[in-house]
Parts: sequence; structure tokens; C-alpha cells
Amino acid sequence: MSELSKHIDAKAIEAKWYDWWKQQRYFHAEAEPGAKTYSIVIPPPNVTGILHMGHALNNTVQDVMIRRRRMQGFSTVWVPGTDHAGIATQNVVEKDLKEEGKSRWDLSREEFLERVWAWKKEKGSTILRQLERLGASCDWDRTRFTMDEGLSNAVAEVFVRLYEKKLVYRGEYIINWCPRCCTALSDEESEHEDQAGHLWHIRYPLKGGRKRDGVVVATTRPETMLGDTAVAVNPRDERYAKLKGQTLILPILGRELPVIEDDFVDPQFGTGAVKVTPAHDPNDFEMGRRHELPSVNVMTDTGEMNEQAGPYKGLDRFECRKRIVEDLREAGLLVKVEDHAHAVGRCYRCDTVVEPRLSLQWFVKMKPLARPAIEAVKDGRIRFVPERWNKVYLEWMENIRDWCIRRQIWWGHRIPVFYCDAPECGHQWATKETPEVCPKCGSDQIRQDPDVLDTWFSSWLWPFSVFGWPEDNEDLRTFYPTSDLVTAPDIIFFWVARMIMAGLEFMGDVPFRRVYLHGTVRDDKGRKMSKSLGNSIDPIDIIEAFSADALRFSLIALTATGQDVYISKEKFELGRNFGTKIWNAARFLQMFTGEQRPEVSHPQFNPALLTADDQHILARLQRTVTQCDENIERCRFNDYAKAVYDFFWHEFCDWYVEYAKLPLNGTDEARKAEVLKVMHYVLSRALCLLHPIMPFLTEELWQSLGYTSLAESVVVAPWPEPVEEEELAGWGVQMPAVAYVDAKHAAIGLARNLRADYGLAPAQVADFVLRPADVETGEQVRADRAAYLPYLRAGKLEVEADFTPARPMPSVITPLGTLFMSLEGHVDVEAERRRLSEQLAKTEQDLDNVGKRLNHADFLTRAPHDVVEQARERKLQLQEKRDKLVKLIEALA
RNA sequence: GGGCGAUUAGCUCAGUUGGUUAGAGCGCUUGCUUGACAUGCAAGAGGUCACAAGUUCGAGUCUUGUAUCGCCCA
Repeated sequence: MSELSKHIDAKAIEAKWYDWWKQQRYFHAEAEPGAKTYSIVIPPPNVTGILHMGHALNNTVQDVMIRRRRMQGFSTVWVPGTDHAGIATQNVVEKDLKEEGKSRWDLSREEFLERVWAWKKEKGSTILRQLERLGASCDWDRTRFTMDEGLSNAVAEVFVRLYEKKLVYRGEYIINWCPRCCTALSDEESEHEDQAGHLWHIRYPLKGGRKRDGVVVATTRPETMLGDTAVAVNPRDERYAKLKGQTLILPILGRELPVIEDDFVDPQFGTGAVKVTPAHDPNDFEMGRRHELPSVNVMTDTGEMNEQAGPYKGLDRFECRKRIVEDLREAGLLVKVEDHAHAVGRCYRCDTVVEPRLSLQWFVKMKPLARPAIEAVKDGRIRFVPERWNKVYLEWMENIRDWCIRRQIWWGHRIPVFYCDAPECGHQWATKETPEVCPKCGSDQIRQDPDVLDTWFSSWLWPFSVFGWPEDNEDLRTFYPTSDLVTAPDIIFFWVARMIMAGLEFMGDVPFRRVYLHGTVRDDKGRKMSKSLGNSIDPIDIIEAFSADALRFSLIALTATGQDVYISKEKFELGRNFGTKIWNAARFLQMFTGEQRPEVSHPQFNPALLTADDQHILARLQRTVTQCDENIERCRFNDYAKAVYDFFWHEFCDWYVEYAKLPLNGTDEARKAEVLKVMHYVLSRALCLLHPIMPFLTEELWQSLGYTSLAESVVVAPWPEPVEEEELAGWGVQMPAVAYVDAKHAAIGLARNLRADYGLAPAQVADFVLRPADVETGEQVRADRAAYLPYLRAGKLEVEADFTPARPMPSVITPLGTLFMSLEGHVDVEAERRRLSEQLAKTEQDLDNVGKRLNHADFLTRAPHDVVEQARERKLQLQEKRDKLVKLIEALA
């Protein structure tokens, strides 16, 4: 226990408690057969990554989930780690090399990989350390990396199994090629973006014809014409019927091109005749196959034109495009140039325009893997939150295409395939071992495939590889399937869908039961945060400026389920202000508690001593517990945050703490003790409810206020369980008393309005008289009179059953009765009449509306009973109010 | 071209199976050095719920269409 300073020193608090939590090993759990478990695996950030707001949101949500489960007594495991991010990491190290004037080709493969590992050792845990600053309660003893031995073993095992099931195959197809990274990409790694371009109309002359004869084709990529091997038209296109069987001449290179007919050609697009380039376009490739056309690849792997490009050899592809267009124009073969927007694929790692290219690659056959994964979502074994993602997932799964998993880089899991180069053998096999000789012919002329696997080929195994698969062990049996997966929708195909397929294929069970997809963090103008735009807000800056708790609370409170969140630096003041408010409420409480350690483990109140206000705050706390639970269960984290916020600020601080000042500063020691008991009980439970969002602040207060009789740390304190009304009654909490306090708060609010309407300065004291709604209320208020005075700034509050003002007095109708305010000097009767008349008009308007409804026969017969009852009740209330107002106005005369 | 989401106060957003009087935070106006807190307290102004039609006793909420913006897929 320690006295709280006037201001929060967030930095000191954060470091102190995080270290202590780790020391206490609160975040670590071992597999315990039979225990109720809750497990999450982190979406592994890139090993090159640094924390951005998306990570901050993602990991705060996971931390909220796991901290609550931990408090609920579950055996909780949150596995942290990073992925090796093949292309990105290799890029980083190559950049370092470049500064030394070298490229990776100046090093041997082994030397290069040593450099990468050295880089990883030095810089690769940045983001994990940043997660600690965020307060993430990961089980750091279980930190994994996709290139670890165990996880690499899982990758090789999976590859070999799929190879043997013939689900991985090698073939020559059009793939997305990044000429900068010099590697193949999967379809998902090529991001499409509409871009302003041109449609060039080019005349291909007829063989033996005059120059003006021929066919005009339209293309968006003229440089690929150097690889054309045909021109295609739709067989039903009468314009081109005469062309059947003719031969065209490819401009510039002079190659002869057959005219083919194919249904694929859309007569509406361009000129209705298309050039066919089987080595550079997926559709042309298919056509090429159907018509047995040769393929001519005209580019090198760095995107330069190769020897097939004739005079353009050595030119960059875009330079070549310009030159070809010029040359065609000069030759009079360029018929027309149109503006044309078209989708261009870009490398998701370096933004270079991707080149569709014919290439020999390894693929995973996806359809057989997708089938059970579709079922798992259809039958509800996996649920997406929000639900609409089901459709997106199913849509993609049902049209799934094979996955190109080979990458032409060095950093990654080497493809475990071997080739025998012995003459007349040519055997090819996959194995986890390192073979010495060919198992078929015994030759030692064998070599391993030089390339590595897509990073996602290791990430899709993450939910079980982190627990030691393929080895069968207690961890796997205990923590797999994991409970929830929390991630962003942009990797639903890259990662989520593939994990589901891998889980079902290799574990025979889903990898997680629920997937919560949260929105994207954007800037206050709605733009994605990006380095190039310079609009990102660094979460670490926010932690430094405010606190980790402020960052966490603000993000959670601002993010509606599954919606994008727009943030600016100012928005984090929300969390900071809330933290300050709680801090000060705790300081207030500590002022009256002193060195005494409050007993908060078992609530034992003296029903005889509980006032209505005590009962009210205890009842509200229970309601808040229920709201928190419901909202967390449904991934409505913003509503959960709001429930705690509203309770803490607007119930506890605004009303109860204000109320408590009276007994705490009074002389009745028994009452004082009882109020303190209530306050500490409420605060301790509220800290528990808040802990998953604001772990540092709640721990600091937990320790400083000495709530350690309940738990040595709030991290392991029991999560509050909702208390039923019957049990509350046993504590001395009666619902009528709670209702009375609601009415009291409303009445005080109305009385304050009255003061404001009459322009009373806060310091100005006014007296009040209540004409109570009924005898019982009158007695309640009379007994509770003193509690009203500070709120009303009242000198006195009288309760008089038949009060009739002798002279005009401002008044207001409250749930407790009619409240009169006595003013020094004369009351402006006209102003008061106007005020009351306005209220009367409003009341009559409302009465009219409810009356109309009640006069409607269909409403009475078709609306549910309780709705009709409510309307009747309201009508009565409004009538009563109207009558009272009429009398008050009459009394002014 | 197909699909999804958004459109509610000056700004950013909640609003759950349709049900009385549509909420919050920020900003704005006014007043307060209130014995926890000016990172605060009290009061106030501000809304034809994008538009149109429909279903219904009743629509911010359901249906259809339109417009604008954003995202995903081809």
C-alpha cells in the first residue's frame, strides 16, 4: 500500500508492473489435463515489423479477451511470435548489403543466410518488445518464430505429406512475377489497382496483302506483342468470318501468326480481335493450350526484354512499350490510341508492377482442401464475427484457385524436393531427410530444389505448429483447437482461410472456434495509415504522451464491432481523461481510508445501515457486470468499454462519491465505516471490470489501495460474477430503494435546470419545498433531506404534503412530486408563466400523440400487450403532469 | 462487371428481435480556483436519421430503387 501521488506517472507504473507480472509468471500456463482452457495464437507480425496502430488494436482486443478469461480462472495461453517474412526480410538485408556496395550474389547462399540470422538476432524482436509496452499478456515462454527448428519441421512434414497425396505438384503456368523481388507471387500477393492507361489499336497486316489490309487488335500492353503467337477472334463474329485460315504478319518482328477462333474472345471489347501471347497472359495461356500454340517468353526475370524481343533486347519493359508505340506509329500501323483504365497487379511487398509470366513453379491443389473447410463454416463449427464475413469466405473458397508456393529467394523454408541428374534417371522426390544418393538409381548426382516456400506456407500451420506438431503432445491436446482468432479482414484469404484448411487436413479439427475480424485503423480523414502518406500515428508516441492504458481504452472505445476506426492524436485524450478520473476517485477514497487495509474479499454489509444510495450503487454495479459480460461475449468491445466508463464516471463519481462526502465528513462512525465498505467493494470490482482494458492503472490502484485480500494482483483477481436480485436482497439491496434513488437523481437534475432557468449563480443559496407525490415518498425525502442540500445548493429543503405557495414561486414537476424554489425578492410572474406554459404545450403535444395511438383500434388489437400498457401508463403520467401544470399556472394568477 | 460496408448533431461515431421522448465523446456557448479531479464541475445550444417509394397499428431500424463515399473480388 502506498499513497497515491497527485499525478499519474504512467511510465513508471507500466515498467514496474509489467516486470513484476512477468516475474510472477502470470501469463504462463502449462497444459493441465481437465482444466478449462482458453487459448489464442497471435497473428504473427513480420519479424521486420514495427508496431503500428493496426497491431495495437489487434493485440489490445486479444489482451482484453485473454485477461478476462484468466481472471475467470481459465488456464490461458496466448502464444506470441513472428513470421520470417521471406521477401520483406530478404529485402531489408539486401538493402544493408547494398550500402556496402554488394548484392546477395556476391555472397554464398550460406553466408547470406548467416547475415539474415544475424539481423534477426539483433533487430527481430523489436515488435515483441513493443507488445510488452502495450501491456500484452502473452505467454513469452512460448514465443515462436516460423523459421524455428520445430516449425520448420512442421513445414517439411506438411510439404511431404501433400506431395505424397499429389496435392502439391510442379507445373508450368502463368504466375505473378515481381521483377524487382525476382520471384513468383501467389494470386493473393498481387494487389490489383485500377490505373489510367491506354488501349493501343495496332494493325497486323495480312500475309501477302497490302499494307492497309489486315486486322486491328487492341492491347493495353503493346510490349507483349513481341511474344504473340496468334490472333484470335470469336467464331460467331461475322466481321472476321473471312479471316478464317488466314495468316497475319506480326509487325516489327515479321513472325507469321495464324488466326484462331475461340469463344473466349469478347466481340464487344476493343476491335473484337485480340493478340494471343501465351507466355504473358493467363487467358492467352489457356487459349494457347486449346489451340496448341507455341509460347514465346520475351522478358528476363528482372523485367528486361530478352533476345526474343529482337531489336528491343535489353530494354526495360516500360521503355520498350514506349519505343514500340513510336515505331508502330512511324510504320503507320498504330491506328488509334484510347484512354483506358485497367487493373494492374502490384507486388504487395514492394509495389512493383507484377508481370504475368509463364514459369515452372510448385503449386498446392486447393479444391480438395477447401471442401471440408467450407463445411466447417457452413455447419457453424467456425463462426465469423461479424457474420457477414461468412459470405466473403465461402465465396472465395468455392472459387479457390491453386496456390503458387514457390519463391525464388533464399530466406525461407527450402523446398524439400530433390532431383536426380543421373543420365536416364531424372527421379524427383520429396523428403524431410537430407539424402546422400538417389533412392531410385543410387547416383550421387542429386540436388535439392534451390527455391523456398511462400511464408504463408508456414503461417497456415501456426495454430498447431506452435504447440509442437507433428509431435503428439499434451500442449496440442490441451490448447488445440484454439478458442478465438482475432485479426483484420485483409488477411482472411492469405491466412484465415488457409489455416482452416490446414487445421482440418493435418489435425482433423478446426484451428479455432470463432474468428473476430476487426476494422482497419485509419486517419481522421479516413485514409489508411501509411508511411508514404506520412499520416501514421505511432502507438509508442501515444504511450509516451499519454499512457498505454489511454491508448488501449481509446482504441477499444472508438472501435465499433467490425467497423473501421478513424483516429487522430486528440482522440486518445478520451482514455487519458478517463484514467485521470479514476485515479482521482481512488485518491479521494484513500484520503478517508488512510493506512487501513480494506476488507474486500467477502461483501458483508449491514442491511440496517445501507442507505438507498448505497443500495443503488451496488445494484448499478451488478447491472454493469452483466453488461460487460454480454458485450465481451458478443465482441462488442466498445459497448463493454462504455459500460465501465459510464458506471465509473456517471454513476460512481458523479453521484455516489458526491453523496459519500456527507457521511464521510460526518460524525457517525458506523455510517462512515459502512460507506467506506461499499466504496471499496464497488471500486475493487470496478477495477476488475476495467482491468482487461487498462491493466497498468488498475494494478497500481489495486496495490495502492490494498485490495490484496481478494487477490495478490488484479491480473489474477476473480472476474466479478453477476449477483441475482434475490442475493442482492440478502445484502440489504431492495429494488424500491434503487428506484427511489433514480427518481431522486431525476429530481435533482430538474431542480438544477430550474436554478439555471432563473440564472442563479452556483454560489447563490436557494430554499426548496417539495409537495410530495405521495405520503411514502414524502417520508423518504424527509429522512434523506440532508443529502439533497449539496446537490441543490439549497439552504433548506422542506417537505409539505399540501403546500400551496402564498405568493408566486418557480416550480417544477419531478418524479418525487412538485418542487418549489423560493427566491429572494420578487419572482417574474410572466416569465414563470411562460416557462410553465411552454412545458404545458409540450406535455399536451405528447399527450395528443399517445392519445392518437391509443384511439387507433388496430394499435390496441395488434400491438403487443406490454406496448399498449406502456402507452396507457404514459398517458396517465402525462395527464397528471398536465393537470399539475395547469394548477401551477392558475396559482400564479 | 459481381459482392460487401457506410450515409444519424459542426466533427467522429453508437443505436441489438420494428415500439414511447434518437444517445455518447470531441468541439461550441454560459457560469464556476466547489476540501478527489480545470485531464475537472454545472448548465445550454445543436438532428426533416442521404433521397424516394413500399410493408406495418407503428420505420433511424424491414423491403425495393436512387445518389454519394469506401473496401473486396474478377
